[in-house]
Amino acid sequence: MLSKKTKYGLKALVYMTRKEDNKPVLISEIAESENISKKFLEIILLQLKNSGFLGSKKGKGGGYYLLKDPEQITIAALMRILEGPIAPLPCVSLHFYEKCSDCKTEEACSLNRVMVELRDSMLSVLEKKTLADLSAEG
Amino acid sequence: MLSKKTKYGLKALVYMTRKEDNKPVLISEIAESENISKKFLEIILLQLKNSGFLGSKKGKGGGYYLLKDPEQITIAALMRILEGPIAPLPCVSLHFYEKCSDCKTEEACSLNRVMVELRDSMLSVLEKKTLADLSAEG
DNA sequence: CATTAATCTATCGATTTAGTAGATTTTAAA
DNA sequence: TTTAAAATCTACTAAATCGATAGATTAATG
Repeated sequence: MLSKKTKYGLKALVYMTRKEDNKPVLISEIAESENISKKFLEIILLQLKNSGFLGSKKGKGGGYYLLKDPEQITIAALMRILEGPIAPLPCVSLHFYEKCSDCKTEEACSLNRVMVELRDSMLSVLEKKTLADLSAEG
Repeated sequence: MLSKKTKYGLKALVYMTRKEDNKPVLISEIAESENISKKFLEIILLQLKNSGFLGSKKGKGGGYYLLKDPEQITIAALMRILEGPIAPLPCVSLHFYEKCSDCKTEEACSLNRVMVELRDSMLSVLEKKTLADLSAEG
């Protein structure tokens, strides 16, 4: 299950993408429209800014705006920022690899092969779909 | 990411499956062999028993044993017991469906369609693979 | 009856999650 | 140059979850 943080982050980005021009959007406007706690959304958008997806402007007329083309932003990339690893186990993660302490070797691990398969099937969707796909009318 | 509970549970079941006969296996034997905290494993196996996957026998010669054919036990079924929902959002879950409070309708939810696709791609692996697949030598 | 091994009860510390409160800084506009 | 708007920063908090531990109880075997 995705955390609310990820869910809210994705929804906020879709909201911003659907705005015709690329002018700064108010946190409070997104929060109200998408039923998200404003303070929680602050944290989320700040994180997306620090990861290079969003820019911001303070003061009157300020807000957050997309820095990249929505078609260039995959759901996978966003999930790695907001949710962390996509892989079901650390030992099959491409971006957050860690050895499992309870396994002698990865070849000997009974779960490894199936989890690689699961990871790849998830990535086949998440690396293909972009913010532009989410924002397209259904 | 799967919890350690799920990981340990799956590994324990693989261990039991690989035992030639279907005699009761000691918790402590599994715990030692798989590097799992014995007390934590107790909780996990008890849960698998209460869900109908395992039987148990107390006293000398006791332990846990499989109640079903490993080929009949899908990873998906085990994950639903140990981990909970497989779906990335409650509103796309087949077994644990819940309406999202922040969405007016599911059709209007920008995430719904992609998350259905993600769920189905995960299930295509998890419903196909069984305990027998995990237990087969690699 | 003694031993073995599952089962039950009761915690526990650490971390994560989701959210709140309030002060500060930056910027645009009056 | 002041004022108001809006992001940013600091600092909490309550609740849930995770992983693990300690010890008592019950059931089965020999």
